[in-house]
Amino acid sequence: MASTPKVPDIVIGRLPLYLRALNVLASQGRDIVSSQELADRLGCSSAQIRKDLAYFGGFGKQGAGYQIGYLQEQLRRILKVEGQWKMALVGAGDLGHALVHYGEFENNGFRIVAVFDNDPRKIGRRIGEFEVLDSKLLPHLISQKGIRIAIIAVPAHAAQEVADVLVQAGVRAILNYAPITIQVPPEVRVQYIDPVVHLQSMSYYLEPNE
Amino acid sequence: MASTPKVPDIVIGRLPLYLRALNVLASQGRDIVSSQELADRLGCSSAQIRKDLAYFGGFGKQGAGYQIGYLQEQLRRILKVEGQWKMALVGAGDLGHALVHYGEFENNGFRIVAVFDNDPRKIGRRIGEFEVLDSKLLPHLISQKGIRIAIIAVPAHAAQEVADVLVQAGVRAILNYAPITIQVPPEVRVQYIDPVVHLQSMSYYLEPNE
DNA sequence: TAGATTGTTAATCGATTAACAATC
DNA sequence: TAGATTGTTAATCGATTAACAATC
Repeated sequence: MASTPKVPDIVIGRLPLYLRALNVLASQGRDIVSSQELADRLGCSSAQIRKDLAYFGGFGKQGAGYQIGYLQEQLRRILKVEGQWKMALVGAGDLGHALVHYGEFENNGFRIVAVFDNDPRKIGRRIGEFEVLDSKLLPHLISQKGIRIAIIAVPAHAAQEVADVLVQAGVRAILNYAPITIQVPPEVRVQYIDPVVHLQSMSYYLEPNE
Repeated sequence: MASTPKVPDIVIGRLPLYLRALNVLASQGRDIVSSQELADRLGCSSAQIRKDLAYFGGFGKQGAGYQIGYLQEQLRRILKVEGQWKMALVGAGDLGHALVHYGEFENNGFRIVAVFDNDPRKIGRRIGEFEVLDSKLLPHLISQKGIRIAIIAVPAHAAQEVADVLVQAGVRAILNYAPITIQVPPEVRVQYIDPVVHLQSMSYYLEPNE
């Protein structure tokens, strides 16, 4: 409560990248890292890393660098991923399957706890450890389980309606895989994953083939 | 060649979002849109949209707005997605499956044309219309087919090695789903998709549960 | 101590916004 | 014409970088 007056969104967005790089270093058995080495790996400047971290306190030692384990702990605390956030997954298609089986959520603060779809052919089928539930159950289950995060993996035309129901049920953070901008109230965070958007922002730089 | 001296990366990164919004409007049968309406849908300012587009010319009509079909064409031309870029997919796991079946590539300038894996249990199996090929064939096929874009969908520990081979074979744009920053020469573009990074930059803003 | 690297300030750089003349 | 919205400039805002004193 003491410090942390108002950290820019763009800084928050980089902390997970720092944490990810630290995880890699830790898995290699490394103990200490300098802002310069971290910067080289991430392709940013060392000053940026030091300044970003300084919003939250002094985590390093002059002349030495940062204790990797300690900085991991601190970043996990700051990002609130020491525990596991329960997530609802909406959409049981190919992408939904891949997300249920995705192994990176577990050790990084998140866990899918329910899977929904509105397609009668999918409802009742199993995906991994889950039975696909009817979307109609969504509002009840989300509020009952106190779920605050949801992943939207439905077609574009259904995404806004799903988002509305999620928000109404109490969800406050949405990871949206549908290729469409959704409208939500200001207290709800949305992040987008759209491979086409990423690809198109690279094709600009490519020379036409042949 | 005449104009377009040096457009900031951040502007290029927004053009696909504009195009995506226009596609939605077009599918609703709309003909004309103002920068203000587009801005409302995207959650940005109208001035930003007008200024971004102005890097490439004047596409609108004062007093009227933008002809949607025309602006779509222009953005597709600018982003070089009028045709279809051939892509190699490396990694035939759950994510690879989802990507092969992903329907949004086709109409937006991209097409997977080959799928690779180095796991003997996966090589030779079919995914959709593709037979999974041995990664050893990667360099040969990429240069033979003139592939410039690749998607990395392998575990983190294998991503850097795959990237090295891809770059060596002539790939100039990489969409990386592995949760790790990869090192590539400056002439190669990389975009990252890591759901954990997106989720962690939202959990920061959530109040601890209960 | 000498060497190295942090934390932090000030300067630079770049992006966004406000505003309005141009003009459809 | 009157009304509306673009294209564009200038002003504001914010983020990044450079640099160095503090200090481990």
